[in-house]
Amino acid sequence: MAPKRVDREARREEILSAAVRVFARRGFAATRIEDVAAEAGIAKGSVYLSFGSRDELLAAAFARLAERSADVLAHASAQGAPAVERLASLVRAAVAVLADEPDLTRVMVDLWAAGRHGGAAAPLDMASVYREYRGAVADLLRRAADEGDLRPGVGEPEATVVVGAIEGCLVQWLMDPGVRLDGLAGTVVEVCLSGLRAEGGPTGP
Amino acid sequence: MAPKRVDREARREEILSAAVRVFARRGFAATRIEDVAAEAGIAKGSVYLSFGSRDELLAAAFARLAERSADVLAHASAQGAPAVERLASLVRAAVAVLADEPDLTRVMVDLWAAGRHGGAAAPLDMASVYREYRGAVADLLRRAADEGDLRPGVGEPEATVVVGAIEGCLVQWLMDPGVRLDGLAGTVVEVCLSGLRAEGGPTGP
DNA sequence: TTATTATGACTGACCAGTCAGTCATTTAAG
DNA sequence: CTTAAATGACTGACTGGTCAGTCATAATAA
Repeated sequence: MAPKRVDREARREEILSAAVRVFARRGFAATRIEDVAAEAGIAKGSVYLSFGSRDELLAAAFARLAERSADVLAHASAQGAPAVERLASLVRAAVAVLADEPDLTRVMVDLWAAGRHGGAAAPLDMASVYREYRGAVADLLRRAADEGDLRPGVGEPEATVVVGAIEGCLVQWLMDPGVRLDGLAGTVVEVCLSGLRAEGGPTGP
Repeated sequence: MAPKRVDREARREEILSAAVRVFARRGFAATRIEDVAAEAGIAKGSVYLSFGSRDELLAAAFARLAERSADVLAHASAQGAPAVERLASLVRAAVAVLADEPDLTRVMVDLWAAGRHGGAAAPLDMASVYREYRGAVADLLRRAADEGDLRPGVGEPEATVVVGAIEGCLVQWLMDPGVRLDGLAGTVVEVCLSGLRAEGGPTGP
């Protein structure tokens, strides 16, 4: 009845995206393995051919997030443009990732929960992801200050606020989908970067 | 064996704060009614004398949060000072609440999860809490613009970013307690408000 | 080409552990 | 003694994970 298997890796991918879809809908806590199996159109037992446990499914979702995040960061460290501009596109890229993968984004809240207390397994190392983000942003802020585009003295705290502005908009979108996430990227750039402009510099875009 | 208890309301409060403490430690999903009872120093069954269900405990935690939130908002609408200043103290007060009740703050992530999909019960109306916050901030932004302290045209999107900056810093603190939450209030004010200063106005403190 | 065997992806009934919620009984205040 | 709070053993439902068996396909033999 069931056609013989597909590529092992492809099947893993199918199950993972089914899982992400269901997690986004029902939340991780309320999602049974059977729900994931149903979404993927396979039997419950088959899920265990690709994933060792329910928690491993969430860990895989985290891995996917970390991957996207690494892409954004890697792209941002490409040289060439002034640091302020690279910073602006980093922010826009980060928001674009969220907007492009709404389901994965909706799972974020479960990822945060697992980051704080790791279910049965070891907690996800969410802290590192944010530390890297902050590090990259802080680095660009400092460079931009060196280049005279931002005021001197900017550093970690300002980076935390910039990263925070993105995550915080995400939270509000999660609670109220009426919030337009994509359009907010520009506002974040505008508010945060013009707030850090070098003294006497332009205050508007 | 057990001293007879009279004050129903005080007992409810004891249980709730015990619950918040355990939720903060283990997370809501991993917390059993028995854990809450143990933390409160009573028997499992006694919890049900004050709360109808496990979900009601989380709902009560949400109510407490909403209460704190309402306090902050109420205090912010007190007249007298220029809108920019009231805005700054609103931000500081919001952060202060988070810093003053770390356990309740740590439960936030479970509250967000319950806000999106309501477990067994109806989802918590988290959206309204944020809408009110945004509304209050947007209002103060507009007033401040009218008073000439901020540039004209500020509104909802900017309010979302300001509220987001706070929530986002909170997220980072949750994932990495090394982030100093209290000190960040000032940075949020500084970055966001100076970013919205009227053209030609001062850019630094 | 056709028959036979080997493979392993797939299935779903099953089990064992967990836990929310109940309630008969106990304790003690008034 | 009466009444209400407090208890914790108990129940019933639920679900993560297992595994013996199925069967489509691939491999090999004839």
